[in-house]
Amino acid sequence: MLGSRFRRVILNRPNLRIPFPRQFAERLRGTTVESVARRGKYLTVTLSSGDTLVMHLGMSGWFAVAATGDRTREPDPHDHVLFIMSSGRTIVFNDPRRFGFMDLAGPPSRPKAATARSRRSSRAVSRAEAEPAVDYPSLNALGPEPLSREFTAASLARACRGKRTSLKAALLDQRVVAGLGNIYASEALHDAKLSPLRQALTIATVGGAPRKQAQQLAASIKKVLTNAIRRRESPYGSARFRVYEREGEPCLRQGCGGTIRRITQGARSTFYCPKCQR
DNA sequence: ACCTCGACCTGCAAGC
DNA sequence: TGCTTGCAGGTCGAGG
Repeated sequence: MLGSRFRRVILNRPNLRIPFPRQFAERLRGTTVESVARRGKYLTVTLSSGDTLVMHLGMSGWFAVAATGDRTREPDPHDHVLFIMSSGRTIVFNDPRRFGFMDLAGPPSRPKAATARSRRSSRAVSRAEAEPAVDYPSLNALGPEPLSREFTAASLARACRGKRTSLKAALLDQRVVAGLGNIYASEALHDAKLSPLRQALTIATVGGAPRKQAQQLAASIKKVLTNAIRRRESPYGSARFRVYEREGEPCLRQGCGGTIRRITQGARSTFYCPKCQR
């Protein structure tokens, strides 16, 4: 998509999880893609018009890329959106459970003046791509990227300060850390030997340095995500996890001998080992 | 302001 | 065999 134009946009239905914005196809058509990025679980595509296409895969959404007119790919009833690009390729958004969405954000009303703070942090990530300016509430609320230098034991501890919810619920809160979902929240807590039932504030900073639990948890989040990306893990493939979906099976931690339990927290299932996770 | 919970959606598995 | 029911996931808004 990068550098090419939307020649045609086909919507096979009026909505995904939410309705498409007004004039969605019309606003995309003819614009050139200037950048493609990810923030948390959101995908952002900045356009020459100043608009930003904001997309989310939900849980079952994915993209297929094919040469335009290629008949090799069988049309599927869950092909909801087609982007026909000037590059000669068609990008198909397929989402059986329709939990994904697409939306458009206009350009920021006022161009963001670089504050002292943002100048400092942008230097800290100078090797990363500059984040495209977009004003979109769900994006504005996101916490730090877990694999960035902004996400540290200190930032995690700060985000947990005063939080009376469970540690598991805190990890799913995208304001604490962006992009962690239900599976890897369980996995990270197991790796860090921390109980999902513990109150989030118990790992927070009180006065000085972050507690060792925050240090461990931040490291485990980075480790678990880095491994998942490297191994291209997905719950739809053959991936097996250390605790997720392993209720009743033995804990895989060396010498632990505990049994994985499944509990419900905030209407979502959590898997953990009651023996080694404290 | 914080927190919990249900709605959204559909494929699949379990139970009758 | 064929039906119903429940569950999974991420986000958001209603209500406590």
